[in-house]
This record gives sequence, structure tokens and C-alpha cells, in this order.
Amino acid sequence: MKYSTPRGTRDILPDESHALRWIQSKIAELLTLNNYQEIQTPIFESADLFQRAVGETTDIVEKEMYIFQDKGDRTMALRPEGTASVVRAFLQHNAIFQKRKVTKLFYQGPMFRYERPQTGRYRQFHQMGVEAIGSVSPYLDVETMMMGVDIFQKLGLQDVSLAVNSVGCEVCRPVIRERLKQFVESILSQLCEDCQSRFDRNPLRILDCKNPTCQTYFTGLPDIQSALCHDCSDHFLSVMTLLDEHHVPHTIDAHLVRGLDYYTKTVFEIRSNVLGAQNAICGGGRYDNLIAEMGGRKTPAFGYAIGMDRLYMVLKEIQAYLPTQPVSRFVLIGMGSKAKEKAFQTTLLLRQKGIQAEFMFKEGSVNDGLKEALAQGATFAVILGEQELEQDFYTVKHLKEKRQFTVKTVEELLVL
RNA sequence: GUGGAUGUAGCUCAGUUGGUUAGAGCUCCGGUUUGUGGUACCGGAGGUCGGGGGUUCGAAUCCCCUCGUCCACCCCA
Repeated sequence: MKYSTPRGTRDILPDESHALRWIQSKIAELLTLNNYQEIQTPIFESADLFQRAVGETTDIVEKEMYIFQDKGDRTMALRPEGTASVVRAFLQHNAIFQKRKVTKLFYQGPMFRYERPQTGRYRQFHQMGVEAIGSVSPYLDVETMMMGVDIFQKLGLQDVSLAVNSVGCEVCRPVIRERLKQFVESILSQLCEDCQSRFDRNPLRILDCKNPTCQTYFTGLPDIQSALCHDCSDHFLSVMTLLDEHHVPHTIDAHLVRGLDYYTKTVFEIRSNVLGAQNAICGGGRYDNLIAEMGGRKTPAFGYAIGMDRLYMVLKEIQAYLPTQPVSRFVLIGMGSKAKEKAFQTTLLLRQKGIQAEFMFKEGSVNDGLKEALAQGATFAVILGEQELEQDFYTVKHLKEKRQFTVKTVEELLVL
């Protein structure tokens, strides 16, 4: 094959495409119930928007962005995530959004990251995400996470787990970071290469190391929660209490640290165990400083994104209900030029009445026509030949029941 | 970016210690059958053996490089 999809990209073929649209519309319904409105932002933006929002030292910015110069010599980037753009839009259209205390927006579309492809991980992948901007209330954290869990349950995916953690704020995070570094410093040479590089770049990530030899050195490692400031600690406690009160099953994952710099306080993931290592189908959290950092007034917010490719794979795997493509109700077969013309007219008429129908283009026998009708999954084949033309009727065959009969008019076809 | 597996027809896969024109099943197309379908029978199409280089009288087979796919790490959705 001379051409194929670029590495890490894929064609979404009709069956999946149809199912994905349906999934999107189901999710959008639920988001609307929660008062979210859709926003569409550009697929590429100024590269420094993402560098600033996501963080200079994150993997996404350091090595995964698709960056290019446009003809005006601007440095642009294909968006690696959605939050930065939504926040940018929120600030840019301040006049529209400032009327409300809380602005709830959702988006959907492709994101791009230059990574090594794997199951459930692509260079172009599809996310559907939400951003609720304007409240510090733990109720917002809980409402939003519950909505996430609800989405999966409504789609028939019961078996998910909600993992929650707090990463602190600008006050306590530096403290946590320092304590961790102090503890780790003495044993640093014993740890794996990844941990050694994390030490400078993102020490919190050391907590998350899966290397068993590293883990043996970690007894007594300070955990994040014990180091949270009052405000963060209270907030975390409130979120936990609310989740309990509303009977939302969840686990506290002290190792859950996100790779985007803008998160503060609550972070969470929703996981499914059917995809192997790529178990996160939804992830996000609170970002109370990002909007101020990007030049706005200090405005707290909470958001997350769902990985649509992964979600589809999971739903497919557990054999959840997914709609199949609608098929033609009728296939019109005309033999000879006159009958063909009448078949064509009938096809158009059926479609005008809102009935899915297909015209048999090929010159051929009834045989070919029936085969075609069958291949299309049609319910009825309508046969027009010399006899039908002379005596002005339609021969109709119910393909599954192998039942054949005649009708006089198109109206009779409509009510079949 | 690191490590491992893998690549033969549209699909699933055979292919011996290196040996002539690389096979099978399914799919597809044609015919038996220009007025009745999924079956049956007959016939046919389809492959630079992922690509490039090397070893050899001779390479799908051995060696090197490269590209793609899959899995794990990293990271994330």
C-alpha cells in the first residue's frame, strides 16, 4: 500500500463513526441537564498559550507538542488539550461570560500529542471535556465528578472506579515538594533513572513510581495529605464527605499526581480495567490559579476530559449497547431502461417521504439486484420489469421472510 | 525517548536444513442461471513476501539498516 494513515492516527470507519456520534449526543444530553453549553475553539493556537497554561516542564510541552511556523512566522501548535483554549476564550469573551457566577462550558474534538502509540493512545485522539469556571465550592468538585461517573453509567459502563487526590495549592505544594526532596535526596542514588530525573523536574511524581526497588526505599515517605495547608485540607475533607454523603464510591489515591501544572487541590481519574495500561478514560481536577496566571482576575475552576477513543474501545469490549447504522428499507431494482427510470423515480419519492431507499445502479438481472439488496441489509426489494410496467404495479419481496407480493401504488409501499 | 514481540493476497494464516513458476481457507469477480437471493458446482482476479542494502550460484527463509503495527515503560484521555 502506497499511502496509509500517519503513525498514531487512524481512520474512524462508518460503524465506529456512527457509534461515536451517538455516544457524543448521549453525553451532550447529560451535560445539558447540568447546564453546560458547547464551545468550539480552534484546533491550533499560539504555541505559548499551551506552554504557559500546561507548564514549561511538563512532558506535553517539552516533547509532545506539534509545533509549526505559519507563513506569517508565528509559532503555532496543534492543541494538546482543551482547557487552555477554553480559558483563553473565557478571558477573550469576558463581556459575555462575566454575567454569570459560574460558567459551564463543554467541548469536543481532536487533540494532538506526539507520543509513542499504544492501545488507547494515539497522536490524534478525540476528547470531550467540561470546564466549570467561577466557584471554589467543594460542591462544584463533587457535582462535576458525579456527572462524570453518571455519564459512564448511562452508557452502560458500570465497572469504573473513581480515584481522587489533592495536590495542594501555591501555598502548600512548595512545602510538600521540599519535604519530599529532603527525604529523597539521601536515597536518590538508589532510585531508578526515572525517579532521578523526576527529582528536579516534578518531585511529586516520585510518589507514583511503580518500580518495586524504589518502593522499598519509600517507607516513611511524606505523603501529600499530611502536608496540605488548612484551606486545601478542609477542601479535600469536604469533597470526601460530600462524596460519601451522596454515596459515590471512590478511593483516595495518594499517588495520583497529574502531569499538567495547572491543577490545584482536587485531582481525579475515572478508570476502567478493560484497556490494560491505558486505564484512565476520564481525568481532571481543580485549577484555581490558571485564569489569574493567564491574565484574568483570580477565578477558580474545575474541569476534566473524557478520552472518546478509549471510551469507545471499552464500550465495545464490554459489549455495551451501541447503535448500528441505519439500512435501506427498500432497494429498487429496474430491468430495462424504462423500468429503471420508474425505479429511480420511486426511489426519489420514497426518500422525499423520509424513507431510506437505494436505487440499483447496475444493469443486471433480478439476481444481481437481490444480492445487492441483501448486501445492503434492506428489508424489501422492489422489482420493476416489463410486466410491472405494462400492468402498472410493483413486485415487492420481503427479503428475510422470503415473502413476495404486489402493490399498486407508492403509497402502499409507504405503509409497509 | 527506552525495552520486547511482530510484518507473506482485501481478511485469517501455511511455507521444510536457503533450491525452480510463493500456497490454502474466507472474501471478491465471472459462469451454470439478462425474472428471483445467502447453498452447490466450475472458472478467474488479486502478492515489488513492509522497504532498502548485504551474504550466496540461488533469499519469504541468514545478517544489517529502516518503516509500520502490537505490548510494556514514560506520560496521559
